[in-house]
Amino acid sequence: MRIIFMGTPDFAVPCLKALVESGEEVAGVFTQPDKPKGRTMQLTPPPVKVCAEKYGIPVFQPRTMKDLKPLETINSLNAELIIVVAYGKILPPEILSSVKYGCINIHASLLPKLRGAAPIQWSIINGEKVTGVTSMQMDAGIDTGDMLLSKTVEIDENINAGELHDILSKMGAEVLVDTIKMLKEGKLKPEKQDGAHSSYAPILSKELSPVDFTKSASEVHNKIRGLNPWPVALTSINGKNVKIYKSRILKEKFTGNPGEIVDNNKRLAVMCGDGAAVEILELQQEGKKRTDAANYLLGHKTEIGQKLGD
RNA sequence: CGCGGGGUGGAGCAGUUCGGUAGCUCGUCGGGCUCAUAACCCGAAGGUCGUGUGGUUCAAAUCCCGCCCCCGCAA
Repeated sequence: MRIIFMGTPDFAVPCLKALVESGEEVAGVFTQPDKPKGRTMQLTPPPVKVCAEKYGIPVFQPRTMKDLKPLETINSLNAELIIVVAYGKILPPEILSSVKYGCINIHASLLPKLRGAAPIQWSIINGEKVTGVTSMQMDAGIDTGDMLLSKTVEIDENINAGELHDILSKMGAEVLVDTIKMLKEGKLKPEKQDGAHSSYAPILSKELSPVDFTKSASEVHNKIRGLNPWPVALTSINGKNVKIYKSRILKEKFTGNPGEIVDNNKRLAVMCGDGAAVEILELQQEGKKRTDAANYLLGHKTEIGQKLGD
């Protein structure tokens, strides 16, 4: 089948690969324009572009989909289906209906839960036990289209967003291949989403980073792993900003107020709001390298009862 | 020229303001204690203090200049 692929970040790459390697004809790839990245602000192509070029597929990077140009490009590519995976732009109705089979989207949640830009991270932050990947027939709303296929996975209590991302990314490719197969066989049974059970997973920002230790230990822990690898949970020790990369919930009992250090003997434990403590396993002080807590404690003086985040 | 922190024995840090015998917590090695130990005690090794055969000085980890590398913020 002749297909146009739209996607941008790492998450979409396995899907593009799967399309090519399952023998579909990818006529063109739409992806976001190159953007400056990192400390040096170097112009970097999105991962999907890099992958597409490796296969020799024509790449298009329109700044907007709202004018006529992208539609003309799509028409000229003469495709039957558009696959959209984490493209990062809203498609106008003219594009949604521009090809025979319309647009099919791969979304990293079990719809109608967690519609939006950051479903993986929010599934962890919200403390969900399961999540998955869903394919759907796109309509004008954000992730509101009829569901086609889905696949489920359990969320380990210590997995972080980056790790879950990799799992769902591969799973997305599987769901995509299956969906296309069933489309060809005419076996797809679109299912309406139950809007009453929907939730929204907005794009993350650094404003989410500060950790609130008055929340429960599991909320704190979920936030820490949900925000890793970006934007990373943040607190402060001795007036220095400290990122928290990894943590775990301790079952032992400690006494102390929320935010206070309750153990600094070879490990760093902090009291949370529900009387349980969280151990900080991996952290990074501003200007310093990322390190494990035991190492950090060797060179930084801390005291039991000292408060974090002030 | 976006702002800022940092490069000190194997690890994480102090010392740099007010130049003058390199320190702390760990690790390593040896010994001791102990039923035993990642616990405790005693002892030891290990550093041209990122780099420039740079400048100032009687004397530089410390002050000045160049270069390399790491990191935080912003974007």
